[in-house]
Amino acid sequence: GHPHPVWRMTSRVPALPRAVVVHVDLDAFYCQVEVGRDPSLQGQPIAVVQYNPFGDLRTILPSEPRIFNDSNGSLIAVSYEARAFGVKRNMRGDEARRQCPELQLVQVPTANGKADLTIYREAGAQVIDILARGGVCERASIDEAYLDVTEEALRRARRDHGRPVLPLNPEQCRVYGPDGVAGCEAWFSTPDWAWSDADELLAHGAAVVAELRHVVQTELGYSCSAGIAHNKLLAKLCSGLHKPQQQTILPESAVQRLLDPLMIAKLRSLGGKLGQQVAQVLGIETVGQLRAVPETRLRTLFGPETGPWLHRMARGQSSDRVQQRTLPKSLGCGKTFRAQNAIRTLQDVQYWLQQIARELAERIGSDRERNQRVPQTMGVGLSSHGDHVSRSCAMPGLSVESIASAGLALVRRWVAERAEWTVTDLYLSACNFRSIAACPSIATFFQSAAGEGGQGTQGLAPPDPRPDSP
DNA sequence: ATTTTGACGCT
DNA sequence: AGCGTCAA
Repeated sequence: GHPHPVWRMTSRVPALPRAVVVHVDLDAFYCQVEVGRDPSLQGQPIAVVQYNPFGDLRTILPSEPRIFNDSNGSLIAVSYEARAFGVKRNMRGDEARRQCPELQLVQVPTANGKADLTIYREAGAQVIDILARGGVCERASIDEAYLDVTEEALRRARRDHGRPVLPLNPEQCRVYGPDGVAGCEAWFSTPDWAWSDADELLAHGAAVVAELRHVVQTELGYSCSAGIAHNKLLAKLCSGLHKPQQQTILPESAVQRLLDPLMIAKLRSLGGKLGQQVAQVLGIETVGQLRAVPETRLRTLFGPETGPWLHRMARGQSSDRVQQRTLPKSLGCGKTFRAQNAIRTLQDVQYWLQQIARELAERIGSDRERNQRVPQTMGVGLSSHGDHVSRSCAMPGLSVESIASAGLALVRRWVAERAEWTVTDLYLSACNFRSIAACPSIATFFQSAAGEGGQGTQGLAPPDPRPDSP
């Protein structure tokens, strides 16, 4: 665990040095993955569609031609070239083609009668492996991660007793400065005496991020955007300020100016019902207006946890730590059966559970080899008449058959409780992982424990080779 | 015909 | 354990 400095327990608590927290977001990631697999798509307006023109039944391998320009499926990723034509995520193929006749539509691979996102997951894992070289790394989704690069930033601040140096690719680096957003050159030419400790740390962190993004670009060919700030809330907010292929620094002095005009729903976790409720109950729209509401009133209206939490959010404060976790906590796969295709018989449930279990078993198997872990719990989920239901059980084994039959048993349990049912979503998942890493010798254990001075001090050197396949 | 994932909080 | 919310 984390060594707790004794002074944390005393009454005199020095201010912790501000952290440098980064949110990295790949640009139109699925599109970039497809361009990497078919370089002839480079520079063209493209989109990735998730609808199989053959009714999702025929397998479409990653390696076979997957451009179906007559597809009317839903767009799940749109390249920046296509966005320039007004093509948007969630558009249908026909509407997108009206906006951009040259649009190239790439179909997601399919297997077992369903979409198979494996190529994107594996590409995302490659990116995470590079980002984790820079510090504490938390996988936030298939194409996003949080980093805590405080340690490396501190090391550089000590090393260059001098001052932050202009990052790599300064034209891809912005700063939210006193006059709004600007390029980073002026900010980095701040005179030595004028840097605050906090800004200096952000500047060194920004150099780390610029280097990491450069490595991702040269080793994998993917561009990404990033936000650099003092916590996850703000880093996430400013990673999206300038896309694609740009990183944005948010100094503390600019936090209020960024937040005040912002719509409440733009803050992470306030994009849904709670955010709506907050805006409606208070009769406000912006974060600045929220900041003006007394904490006592927020506490009265939204409770002893949520009230103070909103009060802090409105000030750009968040204590949510960056977790050290590069792997997902659960593996799941499922399929939607819309109106006409809804499942009405146990026979069909059994068939589709087998299909889905094939993919899940495959993914559990490769995860076990790569990450030396196995799930201890599985679950089945389904939707019926708009209601979502889930049941779970101990992992019965890792084979397709054991997963499928355990899933069927869980569904039978649910079916037995009702006279009529219709399944419109079917989902299998595995979670609660246990490590199966070979137990290291005592000598090896002490050796590696001694090397762990702290998190995020590895610099940008490649990590030790993975304990890969045997 | 907005799918297919994932994380997390509440109870 | 199961449900609901939020997000990309």
